[in-house]
Amino acid sequence: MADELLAVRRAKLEKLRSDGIDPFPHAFPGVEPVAAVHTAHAGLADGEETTVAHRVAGRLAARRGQGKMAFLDLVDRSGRLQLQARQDVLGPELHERLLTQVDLGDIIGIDGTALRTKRGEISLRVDAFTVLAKALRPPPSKHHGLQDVETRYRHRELDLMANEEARELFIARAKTVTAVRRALDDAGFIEVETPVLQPLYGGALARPFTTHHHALDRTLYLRIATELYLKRCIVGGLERVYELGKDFRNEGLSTKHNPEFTMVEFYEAYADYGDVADRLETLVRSVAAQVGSVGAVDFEQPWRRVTLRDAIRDKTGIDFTAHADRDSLAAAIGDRLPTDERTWPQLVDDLLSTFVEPDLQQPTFVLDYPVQLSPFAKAHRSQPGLVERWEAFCGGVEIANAFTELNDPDEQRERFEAQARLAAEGDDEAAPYDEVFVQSLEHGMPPTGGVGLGIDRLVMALRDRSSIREVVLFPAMRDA
RNA sequence: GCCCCUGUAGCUCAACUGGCAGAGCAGCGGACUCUUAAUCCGAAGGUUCCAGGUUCGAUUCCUGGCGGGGGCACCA
Repeated sequence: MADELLAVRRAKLEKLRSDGIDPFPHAFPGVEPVAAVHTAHAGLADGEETTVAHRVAGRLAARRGQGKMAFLDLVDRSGRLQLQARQDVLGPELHERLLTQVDLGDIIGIDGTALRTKRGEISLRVDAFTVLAKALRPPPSKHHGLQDVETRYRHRELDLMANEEARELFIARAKTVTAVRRALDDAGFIEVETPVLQPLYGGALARPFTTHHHALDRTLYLRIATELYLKRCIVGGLERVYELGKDFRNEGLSTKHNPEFTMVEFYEAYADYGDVADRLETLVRSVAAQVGSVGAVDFEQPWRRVTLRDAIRDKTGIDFTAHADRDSLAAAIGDRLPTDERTWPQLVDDLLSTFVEPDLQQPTFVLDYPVQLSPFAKAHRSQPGLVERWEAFCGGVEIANAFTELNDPDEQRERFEAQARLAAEGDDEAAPYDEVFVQSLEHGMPPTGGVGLGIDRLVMALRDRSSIREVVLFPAMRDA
């Protein structure tokens, strides 16, 4: 069956060749987007014809009529345009070729003349056509689109081809990236590029991907964050830097996690975590305004700010600062959560993710976290045991994380040593000791606020998608 | 790692309690000079994900495997 469909298309390919036509020519210069044809002739009356010539190109998406006049739909990146093929214009041979040798899914170029049909649709009368690429496989269903989720993820080109909303989503994603860059550029940040292949990974708590450099004969890690290199740029005096790119974490897949994902981190000298909260709020509001937001999340309203302590206390009645040791906190939690073999900071995190996070639908900053899970954040100026850190949530998902950055090299050393103890106990997400980074702090890093914003999750919020796989062009999959 | 759901024609989907595996679109042959999910006529198109099992008989029930979706666990 499939073989028959392919054989029919191959036979047409050979027929084109035997007629002296190259089914894969090298270029087709002078093409206009089809949207330009629509706008140029918006004022035409029904049935009115012009002598205005246009050259367009795209994929043949539909065909109606097989007789001496047929209508075809051409789709390009700007939209859809109806073509009117007339035997009295093309002549019998070319008309026949357009209707029989050219298949749905083929890429074709059209030289035509604008008109509005009697039924009122802006169209292009076909004066000449050029096969630009013969499609040897059939396109997805023209009016059901492509529904199969697995095929949409494994063969995104078919999703893009068949589903308008898929194209819209990835265009919106591109606009999001552009808007983020513009907002940071306009605020005086410079974009830098730091190593993806790192001798030592750091800046987050996660398992890395490991690889090997043959010439240097050494292990390298794909970065889990850009944080430490960006802080070294701050030490060097660049003062406002950002990097937007992929991070890699060797952990489980979920609707919120892809092993490679896009993050923008920005660092601002002489700012603290309150300043960068304002900056993120302004930045995301600006991005949402430029890209548009279709979901229930309202980025316009001032974002709510609540301390982690109050957020958990409001939902559970538990004040974790009043239960400063593991057993006391576990007793307060009782049977609401499993507490065996959970450490104190893990229990705090469990309370957040179970009782608080799902309700954080509108944009919210949750402030002031326990020090144990934040080895790069500066101690809180007034709350012992806490650090100046916030996470931003919307749609029940964390989208950003920020600190007043730790710039005391001696304390940073102690934090690394604490992480090393965790690693010795078997924690494979503990941060490795990075002496080069500590020494850079010993040269003096100004007080600095830093933010990491997940681009994938921001796009999920802007386009109301519940799975990260919907907003990543080619998500990680098992072998088929 | 665990739990639930799921896999049928190129695409979108049917098939009741186990009883000959079907439709629309696409494709193929034919008609058609204003269609737009074009219409009409005709003929085709299947390893029902894979391997076993139960049964006279399995798309259907059972076991295992593979893929996918969701959830739990894990998670800057």
